[in-house]
Amino acid sequence: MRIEDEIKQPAFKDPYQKAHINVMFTAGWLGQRQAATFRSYGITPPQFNILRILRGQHPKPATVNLLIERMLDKTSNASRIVDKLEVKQLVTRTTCPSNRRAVDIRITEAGMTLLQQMDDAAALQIMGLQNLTPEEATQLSALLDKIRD
Amino acid sequence: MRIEDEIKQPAFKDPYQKAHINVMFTAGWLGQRQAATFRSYGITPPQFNILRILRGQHPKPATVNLLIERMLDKTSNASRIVDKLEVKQLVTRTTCPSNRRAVDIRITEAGMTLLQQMDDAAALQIMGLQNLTPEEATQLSALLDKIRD
DNA sequence: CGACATTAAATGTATGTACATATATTTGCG
DNA sequence: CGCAAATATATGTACATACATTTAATGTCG
Repeated sequence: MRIEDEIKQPAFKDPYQKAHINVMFTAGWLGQRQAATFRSYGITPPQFNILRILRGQHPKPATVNLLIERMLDKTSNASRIVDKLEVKQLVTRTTCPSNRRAVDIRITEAGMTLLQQMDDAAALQIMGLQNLTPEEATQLSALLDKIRD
Repeated sequence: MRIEDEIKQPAFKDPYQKAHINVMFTAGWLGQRQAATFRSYGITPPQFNILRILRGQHPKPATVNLLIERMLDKTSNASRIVDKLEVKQLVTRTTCPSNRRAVDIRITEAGMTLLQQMDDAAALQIMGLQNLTPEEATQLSALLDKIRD
């Protein structure tokens, strides 16, 4: 749907303002669909994000610092998201033996199993972009990369 | 910068997954810059968004419903964002005379003055997209609209 | 060696997001 | 008319975001 209709704004100052609002709005739109898909599994998108990073490291542990480095939102609070995952027994936290300031975080078997179940759902929800051709998806990424140059 | 480098992920499953992550990441990137720009004025991006809608209505009032309809994030809590603006005396709230369920929300003189000061800053921060040509910005909007078809 | 800066993580506080529920008013219909 | 459904907003709760501050461990340099 045209962004003008989505937020009932008849016109924008210029194509830059329109694209800016469109990026923000579309991210929210995709994020809501993602959250809805994940809800039935009892976890939130940032929790999923961290579990996926931990699976990528498995069986090596990750520190909080490594998580922050790879998260989509670098300023968010990895500690407290790990708290939630720990309560659900999807990850473990142990003091790193070689550096007692750091904490080794590992995904549990339960966490691996949950992720595996969610892979299909995640694949489905990626289909939020199914209206694009593969070429268009590539072109979209190129434009977004260019914004952040 | 390439999204692969931003989140230190060497590759993506397909162009769809890459574009999906890129939209979310870029929105966060833009949002953080916007928040930083607005911080010195003492308001947050959603508060700015609501003030702008109220200026568009001025001197007519807006109801909470109208605000929700035009906000970028429709499920967010307009009531409580208006609370914050009311404390700062940037908006007023009065019971709507013709429908005592509804609330007339108006931007104050102080609110108008603040917005005017911020217009320049907002224009500058739109420049987050200055790396794109106007044609590319238009193309980006078209791709994003297509996602949400 | 010991004071001091640096680093890793956790915690505090304010705000926003998401959804369910509550309260008040208005509308509609038997 | 009177009462139930619908509407407009507000409130409650859980979680996430953003940033500053705190705590503990490590590194550095005189």
